[in-house]
Amino acid sequence: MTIDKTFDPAAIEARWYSHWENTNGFRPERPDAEPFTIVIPPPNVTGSLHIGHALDNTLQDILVRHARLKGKDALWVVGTDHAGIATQMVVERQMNAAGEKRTDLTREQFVERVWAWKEESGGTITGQLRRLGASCDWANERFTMDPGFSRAVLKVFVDLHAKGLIYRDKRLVNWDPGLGTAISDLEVETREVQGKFYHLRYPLEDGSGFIAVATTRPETLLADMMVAVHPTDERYTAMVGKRVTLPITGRSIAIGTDEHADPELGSGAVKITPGHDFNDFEVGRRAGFAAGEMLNMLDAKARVVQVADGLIPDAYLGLSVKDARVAVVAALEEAGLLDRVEDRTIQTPYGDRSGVVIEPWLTDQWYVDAKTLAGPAIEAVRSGAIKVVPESWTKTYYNWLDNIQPWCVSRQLWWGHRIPAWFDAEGTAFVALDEAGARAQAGDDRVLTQDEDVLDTWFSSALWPFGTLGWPDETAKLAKHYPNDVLISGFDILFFWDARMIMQGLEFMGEVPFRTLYLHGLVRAPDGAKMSKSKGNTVDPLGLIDRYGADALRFTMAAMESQGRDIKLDERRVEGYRNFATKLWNAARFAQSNGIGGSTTLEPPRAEQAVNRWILGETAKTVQALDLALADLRFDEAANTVYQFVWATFCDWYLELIKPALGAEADAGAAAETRTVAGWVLDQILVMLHPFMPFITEELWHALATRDHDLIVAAWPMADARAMDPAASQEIDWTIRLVGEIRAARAELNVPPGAKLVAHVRDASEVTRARLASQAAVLARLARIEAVSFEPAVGGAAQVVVDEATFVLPLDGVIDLEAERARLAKGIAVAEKERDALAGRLGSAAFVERAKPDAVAKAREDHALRSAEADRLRAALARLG
RNA sequence: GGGCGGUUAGCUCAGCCGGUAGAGCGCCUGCUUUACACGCAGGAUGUCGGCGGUUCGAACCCGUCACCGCCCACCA
Repeated sequence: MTIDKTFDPAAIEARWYSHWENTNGFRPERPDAEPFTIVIPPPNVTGSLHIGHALDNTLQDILVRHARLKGKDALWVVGTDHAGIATQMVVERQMNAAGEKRTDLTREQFVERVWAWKEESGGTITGQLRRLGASCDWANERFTMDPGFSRAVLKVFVDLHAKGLIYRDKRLVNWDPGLGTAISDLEVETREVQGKFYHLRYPLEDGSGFIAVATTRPETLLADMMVAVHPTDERYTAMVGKRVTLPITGRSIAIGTDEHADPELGSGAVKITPGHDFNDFEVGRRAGFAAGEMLNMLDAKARVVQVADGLIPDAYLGLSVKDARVAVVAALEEAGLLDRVEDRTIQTPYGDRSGVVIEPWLTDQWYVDAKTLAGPAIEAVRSGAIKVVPESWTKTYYNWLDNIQPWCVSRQLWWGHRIPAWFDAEGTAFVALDEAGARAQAGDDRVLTQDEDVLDTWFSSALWPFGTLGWPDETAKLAKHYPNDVLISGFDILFFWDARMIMQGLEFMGEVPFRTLYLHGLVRAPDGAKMSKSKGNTVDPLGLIDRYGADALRFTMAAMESQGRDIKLDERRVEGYRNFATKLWNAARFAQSNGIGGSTTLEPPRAEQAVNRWILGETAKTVQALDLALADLRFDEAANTVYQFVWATFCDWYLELIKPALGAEADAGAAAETRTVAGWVLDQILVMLHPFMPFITEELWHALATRDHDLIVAAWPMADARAMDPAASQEIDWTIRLVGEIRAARAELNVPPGAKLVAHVRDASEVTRARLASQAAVLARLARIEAVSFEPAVGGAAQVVVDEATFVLPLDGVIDLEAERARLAKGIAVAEKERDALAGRLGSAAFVERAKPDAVAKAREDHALRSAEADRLRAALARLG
């Protein structure tokens, strides 16, 4: 098949992807091979591919394809996450747009609606992953709410409950009034907002005056239950035990002591609202209030409701927090109880999904005893059972786990795993896999109703590394592929997901979920700003694929992924790697038009020609470097290594160096050898490049030869040190340097590009003479040296020095002698500067005595070389007169 | 208040175990050359954030300061 003149990525991508998928290319049968396993961070079913996915999945695909090429039983588990809140929001939003509300439906109807939506558009992101080239095991695609996975989720809940690691508790939670559900600490983001610091006066009941308190939330006084001062604060000693009459409600509350009150802050006295502030909750508990007694003045939508003692005036009922604040402040001011108001920036909690202010709210929820689960998770990283890359994240990991709080896992939503707990009329909970189990626990036929709540999405996704492999059944797949090898994720979900997988994996499998945790950064806009839809600075990966091809996008992601850094994505970079793909395409076209096809051997072919022996050695070096980089998860280094080899070594030099050998008048034996070697090297390039650029490489693999297998399952090249040939390397290295020197001289002296020159060589060793003979055709072609003479030259000439020899290129009449003098002077200056620097170092006794012997020897050697070079250049300059 | 990362060419970034500072893009000059102008050849460009220390030798190790970014944290 003749390779087209132009490379059109779109024309080949879809074709190869479906070919691979249809021929089981992603998961060939390799029952006896060493396993290699990665699980995808399951994208939300609601999602579409954004640039962060492109990065994350490109890195995973590189590792999986590399492992597959190395002959491993490579498994990339794929699936999607039901994403409770996000998905429910999407469907609700659609309903709202159609003039409907979720609450118009029964729970069952709504959930049915979500499933229908999932069937219809849940495939968007998986289709987009295919466009990226992700070689996932689609035949076993999972979903966090599919029956098997759900079974795992319920079992984990029930087992943790049986072990006392899940319990029900009434305490303050982060309540999202926008979504009407509790959320976990992690789902709260603190923002700084401009607010006010109100200084209030609470009248003492005995009429002896006031106590001043300061607050950013005056409206909560409607549910105040005490005023606290620090036990050692002498200003208030006399007041402790007195009571104050709260403004507005007239509630009588006590002045008590608590360590929480900071004498330095405000007046030193603080109002305590146990039902609406996390600190105050603790103070209230210490003061002897049971959770059930704490006054609650807000409903689920954060509107004021009557409290238990009924003391809130009707005028306040139904107000939003914001309106209540205005009303309370106005009432206080009118009563002369507002001392003063200061401007102040306040740390305010917002829901990360809803964007509304979070209220601490007193409810019954299910909690996971995260503290207990955290111990082994900390140990797993500390002991090295899990290697975190880059390592600097371990500190953040420890810090979070060391201070971990109980994890609230119940959500007041309809979409998700319904909590397997049944309550009787008294509120006693029976936790079991199903109602029958709960009933068995209850032991009689009393009425049981299942908990209305569902589980936090992250509770289920934490089970992904083993739940997707068949757990709780002890399947062969589970035994083979757990622990996974690597988990790749953005650092933004280190706590949400990675740490919880480690906790649950250790608890239920008794073994870490993965050996290596690789955390990558965020993809940012070219100016370093965070990409967001609201800023309108997002880059659509599919648009980039349309414009430059998936291969170019993937290569960009790999080349820019250096550990521990965010990526500033500039589209020009993608363009550059599209150019690289085109370069490869054209190299293959050149090969094809010169009778170079695919190779028939895995082993490097035997070669006599120096240029061929050299490129075989360079190939082996590249394989080594690439393997090393991939083993270290240095994606940038891996990408750059292949890039340099393909473009600079193979295209710029090797293909140019072999052109003479492929010509009509060339020796037939040498030509045949060169075709064989070139074909073999090109094959290795395609294999090495395949993890990064799967589409173009598969296309060229088949275009260059008839193959009995696809590239996706070809054999990774072996880094064979025997391929290294020092003599050949030196000869080609010499050739490259000589050509480079002559080209530079010609260009700087404005010698017409087509002009053919004779090289008069001085001081040439036997080796150089032999090389000049064997490389004559190359020099003629690449440096336009039509003949070599060992006679002295006459007239004006350009001169270049390579090793021991000086090459004099007569340019009588053409040359600008001044320009050549300047050029030589520059070369002399460079050589002498380095020579003198080395001489200085060698002249220091301290260096010679204390530096490593290797370093001293190297300095001596370099000094001799530089010194000789400077002398030769000076001699050349002298000859010019 | 803690913790982490960053500061290297005009831009974006590499630089491993301390031994003569690199790449891509951009810029300048030239070029129908057995593939490729999405290309070829050549070229210019650095107080490695500041200061101090360790060392024969520091972009790299240590200390410190400055600025930028991120994460965590209950100061009402």
